This record gives sequence, C-alpha cells and structure tokens, in this order.
Amino acid sequence: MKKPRPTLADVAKVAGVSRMTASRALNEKAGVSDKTREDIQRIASEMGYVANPLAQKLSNGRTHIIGVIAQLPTSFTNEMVMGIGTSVRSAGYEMLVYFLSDTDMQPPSSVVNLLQQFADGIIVLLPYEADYLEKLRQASLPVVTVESLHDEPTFPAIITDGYQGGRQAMEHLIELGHRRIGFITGDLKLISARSRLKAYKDMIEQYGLDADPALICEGDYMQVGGYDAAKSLLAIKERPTAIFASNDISALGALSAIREAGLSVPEDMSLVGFDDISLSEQMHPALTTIHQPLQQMGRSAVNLLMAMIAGLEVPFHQITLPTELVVRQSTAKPK
Amino acid sequence: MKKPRPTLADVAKVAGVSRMTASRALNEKAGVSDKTREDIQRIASEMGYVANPLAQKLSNGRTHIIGVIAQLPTSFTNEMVMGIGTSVRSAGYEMLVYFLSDTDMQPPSSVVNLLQQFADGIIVLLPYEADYLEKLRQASLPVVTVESLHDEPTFPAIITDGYQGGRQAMEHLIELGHRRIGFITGDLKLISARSRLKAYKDMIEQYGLDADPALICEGDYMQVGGYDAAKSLLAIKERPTAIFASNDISALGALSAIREAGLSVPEDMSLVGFDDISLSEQMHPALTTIHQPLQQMGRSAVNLLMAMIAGLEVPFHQITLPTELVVRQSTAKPK
DNA sequence: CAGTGATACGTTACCGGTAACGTTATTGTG
DNA sequence: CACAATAACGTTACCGGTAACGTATCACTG
Repeated sequence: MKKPRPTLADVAKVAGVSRMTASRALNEKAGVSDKTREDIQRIASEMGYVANPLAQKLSNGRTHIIGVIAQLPTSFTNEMVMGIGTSVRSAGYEMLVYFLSDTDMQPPSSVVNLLQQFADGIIVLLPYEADYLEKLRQASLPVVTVESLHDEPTFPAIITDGYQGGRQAMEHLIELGHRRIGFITGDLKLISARSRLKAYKDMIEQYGLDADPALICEGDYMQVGGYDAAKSLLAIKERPTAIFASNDISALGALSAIREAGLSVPEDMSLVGFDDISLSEQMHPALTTIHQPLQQMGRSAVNLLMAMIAGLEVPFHQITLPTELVVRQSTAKPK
Repeated sequence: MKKPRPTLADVAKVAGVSRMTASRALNEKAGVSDKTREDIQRIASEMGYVANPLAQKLSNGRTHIIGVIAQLPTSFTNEMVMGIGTSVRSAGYEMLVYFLSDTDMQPPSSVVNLLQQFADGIIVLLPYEADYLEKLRQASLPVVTVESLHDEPTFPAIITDGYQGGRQAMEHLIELGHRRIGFITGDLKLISARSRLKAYKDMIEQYGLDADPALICEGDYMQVGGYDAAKSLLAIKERPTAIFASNDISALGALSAIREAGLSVPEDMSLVGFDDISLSEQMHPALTTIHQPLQQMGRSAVNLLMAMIAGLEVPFHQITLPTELVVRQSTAKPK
C-alpha cells in the first residue's frame, strides 16, 4: 500500500553504479557503455522508476511541464485546452491547468508564482482583461497568450481574426441577398466582441446597407443575452431578414426568441453565429457560423512556446489564424 | 526582465539571520522572537519572496497543492472543477487539473506519477471506467473519487444518487398525470446511466404504467443521441406524452426532434432532463430537470481529501449527496 | 553561585535529482 | 615504450527548502 517510489539512488544501488551513471544512462547522455546503459534502463523499468520532476526542476530548471492559466471553463476554453493538451503531450511535455475562479479574475500572485516554479512555460487563455499579466511579465519564463486583449500585445500571442470572421459572416448574408441585418453584440468588454462589431459596421457601410442603430442590440455572449437581444430585433417595425450573433451561444438564444415569435429559421429569418462550438453542428437547424480553429490555436500556442523554451528567437510577435465560414442550414435567401 | 526570484537564503541574508530562522519565522513556528519574526516577514514581503513548493515537497513532502484528474472537459466536470477550486483555495491549497485526452482514456502512468509527486492528494472525476486506478491505488497519497463507478468503490467516493434522481423525475411526470413516458438512456457504459435506467424501469413497474420496451431508446448523453432517440420515440404509433432524458444535453437534442415533428413543449410533450447544467435554465422553454449538486460534490470531495491528508480516519467510505427536482417550463399535464 | 530549563538562534544533513569536475583504465600515437 | 587522448565511471557540490540536533544566553531556583 505504502510503497515509497524508487529513487535514482535505489536504481543505482541495484545496478551497482553511482547515481550519476544511472542518471546519464536514463537520460541518454554520453559517458556510459552500451551494456551498462541497457542494464540500468532495464532495472529502472523493472523497478518502476520514474524521475521526480520536482527534483529535476530544482536541479536543472526543467520540469517538462507547461502550465495553462484559464478563465472559468467554457466550451471555448475547453476546446483550446484539448488542443493544447494533445500537442503538449506529443512534444513530450505534460500540461497542468490552473483555473481562475470567477471571483478572483486577477488571481493571487501565488498562482503566478506557483506555475512559475512548476512549469517550463505558460500559456494564458485570455479573453478578459487581466492585471496579473504584469506579474507574469516579470516572471523569468516563457509566456504565450491566446486571444490577446491589447492591440499592442505584451506577450507573443496567438489570435484569430475576429474582424475578418465578422466580414465573412456578413458577406455570406449579403450574398444571399439580405439588406436588413440585425446584429447581436458580445460582451463589449472583450476585444473579440468589439472587433466583430466593427466588422459589422464596416460591412454595412461598405455595401451601403441600412445603418439603423436599432439593428444593433447588445448581448453578452450568453444565451439569455442573445434571447433578449433577438426579441428587441424582432420588435422593430421593419424587421430584419437576418441576424448575425456574435457567438453561437447567443445565436442559440436568438433561435428560441425567433421560434417563440412564430417564425422559422431559415425560412423567415436567417441566423449566423460565431465560434463553431460543437453544439452548433448538432443544433436543429444546424447553425451557419464562423469557424475558429480553436484546437489549432492551442497547437500553435504550444509550438510557439516550445520554440521559446528552446531559446529560439520568436519570429512573430503575434500570429493570426484565419477564420472560416461554415455554411449550414440556418441561412437562406430572404423571402 | 529576468529577475530571479528571491530564495529563502536571500531573505535570510538581508535579515541577517540563518535560513533556518527565516524558515521558522515565515512558517509561524516556535523558536523565534517576535521582533525577529516581524522583521523577517516584513523583509520577505518587501522582497517579494514566495516559498518554492517544489523544494518544500522535496524536503517535507507537502506542496499544498491538490491534483485533479478529469476526463475531457464537459459542462459536467467543469462545474465540479469550479466547486473543487473554490473550496481548495479556501483551505489554503491550490489546485492543478490534469485533463485526460480523449485518445488515452487510461493515461500514461507518467500522469499518475506526475501528480503523485506534485500533489498532496488527488481527486479523480470518474465517469468512465479507468484502468489507471490500479496505479493510483499503489500511490502513497490520498485519493478521493467523484461519481465512482463500481458498486464496491476502490477509494472513498462522493456520489450522487442517480437512482433517487431518476425516481424524482418519474414521480413528477406521474403526478402530472402522464402514463406513457418515453426514456432516453445515457451511455450505458456509465454507472450513472444504468442507475437512471433502473429508476425508470422500477417506477414504471411500481406504478403499473405501460412497460412498452419501445419506450426505452438508447442514447449516449450527447445531443445527437438524444435527437435520434427522440425521433424513434415520436415514431411510435401510440406516442408517449412525456420524455425523460438521461441528461440535459440529450434533452436538448430531443427538444429539436420534438419541434421538428411540429409539436411543442410542454403542450404536446413534456420533457425532463437530468444534471441541471447551466444551459437548461437558459433554454426556451426552461428545462425541468434533476439538479445535481455538482459544486457541493466538489466541496465535499475536498473536505474528505483534506481530512485524509490530515491523517484522520475517513468516517464513510462513500458519501451520497441528494438530488433535487427542479420544475421549470418543459413539463405540464398531458392534454 | 552551580545547576536547570527555557528561549533564540545556528549547523548539519537530507529530500532526489543534475552539472562540473576528477579519476581510472584502455587505446592509439610518434 | 612513454605519453596523450578518450571512454567510462565516481565525487563533490548545489538547487531551495525543512527536520533534527547542537549551542549560547539568560532567568530562576535552591
């Protein structure tokens, strides 16, 4: 039951060599004969020896662990975490996730310190403003952020082009022939929400569409917000023929409101979302939306971080991944 | 930029004492005069000193970190993680989460080893069968599982009574007057799904309702599964007047199917879910469901684990938390 | 005023690894 | 065949903490 894990010293003793030789053998370093190396490796695996990463960190500063700081788990962060997880693993690292609780958006400095001591590098999933970034900057280890907030990023960052995505969504609706398009914003505290809104406005202007301010309703990226916003949009005398929601969850709320009003999608009202979370494919009707390569963003973040850990100069300070329009069943030509 | 973090030795040097005295002062241990203690603490905080948990672990076996092993992030695990997080923090600990990737349901033993060395205790969120539990058992540190799988649990476990919850849901429908009730199962590999199914069958029998086997359709806890199952249920000649879905996500899928069939909830068809995820409150109509105290489960798990870490004898080997019926708008009397 | 006990500290050793350097035996070279 | 270079290993020291034990000072006690 309480079998203390074998240490390097245990392995070395059984193999009849010094700890150092055992260390060399297990780390594939030079200075050990092939026979000895094989013996040691065999003995180590027989004994179930696994190196203690803490001790390694203490000794040489490497743990082969990367830390992830995430906001409250959402479908958005979840997928990213998955992407990060798989590619971290394939790089021979492991990942530990630290979740900020909703109450402390700026976590106690202990967290930063914690991860700083545990991890070889940190990936920050960053939809919200975060004061603790300053502390992170002082940290002496590589940091990559995802979906950076500031126009002038503090760290190397992986972002998607929310602006481009917004334009894609609008282009699709416009091509279908819609001229009055309602817009449900996201939480405008977030940069992603603001860039999507900007894309909407720019496209309205560029194509000379109705610029009725009533067509823009504020949401919050949540379902209820989408529902309420859609209700307002449906109450407009000259009702729009399509609604562009800033994310899929809002679109889901909007769908409820539309149905409650006795309308159907896409016959009476086209609906476009944003994010392409897994739910949107499974909805009925399946939601036309803007795909964000969340998993790929995770992978890119890892690649970038790995390069930084290896001491390489980071080529780009900010990497933008493209979005993609996914046409499903929730959009059609206006009647 | 690259300011190496101050160590205990740095603090001690500035304070003009030995490392040991500094350690004692910072850990509130006896053997230091009040004045010296205050001096040291002041200097430490001025220097921004924070203890290195790795070194602590190496030295005395404590990190004040608890590890969480979770399956792929789902809304289910997410809420639990939140509950764990807050109560872990209030106990002066921190939490790091390890996510199993979908490919490796039994993670490389490295994970277990990893957490074993990092953490003072481990909480395993365990909806699925997991071979690696055996390895965990050999670990020499406290483990608590949540939603244990086996009838005879390997570890102290926090569970909810899925059977009781299933009965509550059925009771509600029966009280409303439903006599033909369809059931959408969960993934029957999971114990939770099986106990809900058993509750359904038992209630059918107990109240002498229609025991038509066609009324039981297999789902998988996913939205599509719920959609398909509901379609089958609606295709039955003598259509049920209510559907009990094994979880909220399935219910969401079922809702789509019901609407597609031109029926409305709850007028033509009552619908009950299970889990009470946040989405179910926001749906339209808001879903009647069985509330599982996910956050409280997390808290209980932490409490139990803390007791084990403190070396206390664990009073109960398995703690069952009650479920609760939450009546919203998706259920009504049959027409 | 020697003996006792507490108080306030310092020293040493160790946790489990690795870097840096030292030591021995073997081989190759002029 | 003396000598240098190399391979294969061992020793020592250190990462940043803490446990265990040692020591100096001081206040009481009888």
